[in-house]
Amino acid sequence: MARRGDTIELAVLGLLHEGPMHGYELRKRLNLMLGWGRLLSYGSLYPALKKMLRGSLISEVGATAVTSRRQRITYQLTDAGRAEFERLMSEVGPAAWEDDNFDIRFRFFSSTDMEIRLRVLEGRRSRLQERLDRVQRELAMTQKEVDRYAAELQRHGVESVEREVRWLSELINAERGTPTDQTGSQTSPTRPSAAPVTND
Amino acid sequence: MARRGDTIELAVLGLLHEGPMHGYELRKRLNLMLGWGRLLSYGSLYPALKKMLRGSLISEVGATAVTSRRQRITYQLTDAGRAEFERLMSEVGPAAWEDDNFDIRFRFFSSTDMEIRLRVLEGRRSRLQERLDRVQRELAMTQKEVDRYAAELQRHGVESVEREVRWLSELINAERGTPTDQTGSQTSPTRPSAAPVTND
DNA sequence: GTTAGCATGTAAGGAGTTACATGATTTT
DNA sequence: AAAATCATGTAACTCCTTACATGCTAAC
Repeated sequence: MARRGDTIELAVLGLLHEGPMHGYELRKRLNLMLGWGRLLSYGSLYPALKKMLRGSLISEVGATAVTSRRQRITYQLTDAGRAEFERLMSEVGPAAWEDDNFDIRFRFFSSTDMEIRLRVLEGRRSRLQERLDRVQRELAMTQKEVDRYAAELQRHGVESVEREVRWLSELINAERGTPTDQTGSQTSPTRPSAAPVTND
Repeated sequence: MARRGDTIELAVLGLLHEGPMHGYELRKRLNLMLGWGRLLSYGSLYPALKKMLRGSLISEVGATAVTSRRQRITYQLTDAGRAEFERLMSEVGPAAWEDDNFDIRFRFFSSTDMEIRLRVLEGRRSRLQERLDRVQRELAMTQKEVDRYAAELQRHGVESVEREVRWLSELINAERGTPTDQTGSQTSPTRPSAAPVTND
């Protein structure tokens, strides 16, 4: 289910797409970006960079501006790397909306068309909805004596996913230019959150 | 230490603590339980069960009641397994409140004392608060031209974590028997949160 | 009688972590 | 001068996934 590999690769491609950077800096940005959990270790970043170098997706920047005296290797995208980034960002399918990958795609949404963005957003939303349905269905069968904490965990989990579905709906509406709210999820009449996020 | 392996082990121990079960059933329950992401594969469950068998934490149940004609292996906890489960559940420390492990501990909270529960709940809360602070701090430094989608992702992430902090605060208050009351959730700028929580 | 779901496993391999190593530069 | 943090890497290992392989039983 869902290649989780290449998570780092896409993220690196995306960050370098915004400008050259060296490994250490890359790691910091990566951790801030997908750091809502564990930190990325050097043990995975540097080998990944080497692999991308070998694959000619990135190249070392010749020390043009000597802004720092520190021995560090600055990387930049090659044409092949830029092409690969664009290819990956145009992908529409499970790979784009599975848990790990979705956040990264989203982070670089500015680099895609609205059409792609909508497909990915909607894909993710139905994925979450399916998940909700599955749990509800299975819950109906398994039901009997439910542990108090188990029930609370379940409740909180469902609530979180429902929240994300609402968030996605707001983003979808924003992309479409429709005034927020629709899609059968209310709870709050006015929500300042979901941002304008109108297209470029 | 900070092993994040044994995630399956604790979950299996916990489920078998509630009653004997066979592998297939175990997998279904596990997926419902921590299935808010990817599904556990047979390729990890069965080897894990074998390992636990070798370690004498579990044993095969002799076919006493022939309720089903199906060839299936029902497992149950041994005394050592029960002891190990209790030991793990009594652990207070990072291992107990890291992302993956927390949910599982929580799911089996009924098997522990209130004292332990409070320590774990508070530990998790300060962990999340730290995370929030770190992001806020780093955000203050990195700030400049922020991509629209990057900003929205950031915002949503912060909001989700803040939500979980509030949830934890409510649970802590409930444990203490106090009527619900916020401890310091909301958009506090910098708050190391209570929770002394000493440990390795 | 054939499909769908139950039930158990193994082998190969990917992705990332931990722990180990090293050294430069900036701050206190 | 010491401590902190910047900066880059490697080797061993763990956990888990994918894909493969097998066979039973219930339902249609």
